[in-house]
Amino acid sequence: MKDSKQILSDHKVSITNPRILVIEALLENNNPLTVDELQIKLKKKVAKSTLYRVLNDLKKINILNEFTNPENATVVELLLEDDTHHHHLFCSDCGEIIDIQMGDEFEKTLSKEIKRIEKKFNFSIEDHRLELFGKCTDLCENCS
Amino acid sequence: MKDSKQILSDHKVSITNPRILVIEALLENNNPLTVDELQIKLKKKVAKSTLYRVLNDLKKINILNEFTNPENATVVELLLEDDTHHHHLFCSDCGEIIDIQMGDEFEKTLSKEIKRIEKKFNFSIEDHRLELFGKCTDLCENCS
DNA sequence: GAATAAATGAGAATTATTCTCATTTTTTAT
DNA sequence: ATAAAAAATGAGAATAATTCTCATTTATTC
Repeated sequence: MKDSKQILSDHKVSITNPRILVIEALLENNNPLTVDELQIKLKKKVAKSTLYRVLNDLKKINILNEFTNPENATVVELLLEDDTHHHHLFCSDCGEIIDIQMGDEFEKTLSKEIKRIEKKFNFSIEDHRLELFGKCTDLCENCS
Repeated sequence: MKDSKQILSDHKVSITNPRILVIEALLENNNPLTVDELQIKLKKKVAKSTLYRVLNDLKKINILNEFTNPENATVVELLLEDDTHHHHLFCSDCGEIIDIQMGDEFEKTLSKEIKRIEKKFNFSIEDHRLELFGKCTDLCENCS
């Protein structure tokens, strides 16, 4: 597992316990977590106000990706240099969020379309996000 | 423009002034609105609690699409039967949100990928969402 | 290791959303 | 068209998520 202290020092920010704990909690999970889930994992170890502040700190140094799940709850995941471009799959039964990678053909077709959209709307497009919604048909840990 | 009363009666819900006003405000704009923007448009005409309640009512009859902008503010748009499948383009300068349609080739390639993902993760995927982020290079009404 | 700068914890403040309930509006049945 | 019943509304209270404040603690610098 990556070293949380190294990550912080690489980004030239102070190495503090709350920051280490938050990063480690996020590294432990391979998939994104809601702020709630993160809060529970860190229960009693990091104050609520500190958790939010640390999340904002990580956003500032661009190693945190923040988005919302279909219920509009905030979800976060670490995004480190060597992480590859990916998208998200949401289960409406258990709430699980899974990182997915789309094939090259898809990303290539998307790039073409993005160029067309840029011209059409006179936009400069910098980023994109694809979300897939469904139900996991396995009996996952959370599904009853 | 579509008739808000007709829309309500088609969905077998009471025809009330607040509902008419909310639907008309959404119909007036071709693009999605944040709840804030909607509140301002309806200022003094619909109580805040009623606005939220009406939005939930419209969600229940499946004619309202709700999502969040990059700042995690709630955004809504009417989704009527004859509206076509589309995605969203966000401007980080002025906050504008634009409905976009992707070409057939893109949606076809995406369908193929979705089938692959369904098998790989044993999921049944019911819906998807694509969001593009960038800056409008035109001088739009909102951009300075 | 001392001085300085930065971060933390606890709770108050703020914001977005939902809830409560007395009143008003809409629908239903005549 | 009207009365009774059902549903929706408005105002503000309640709740939940997030940010802010500030005295104390922890990290960094020299």
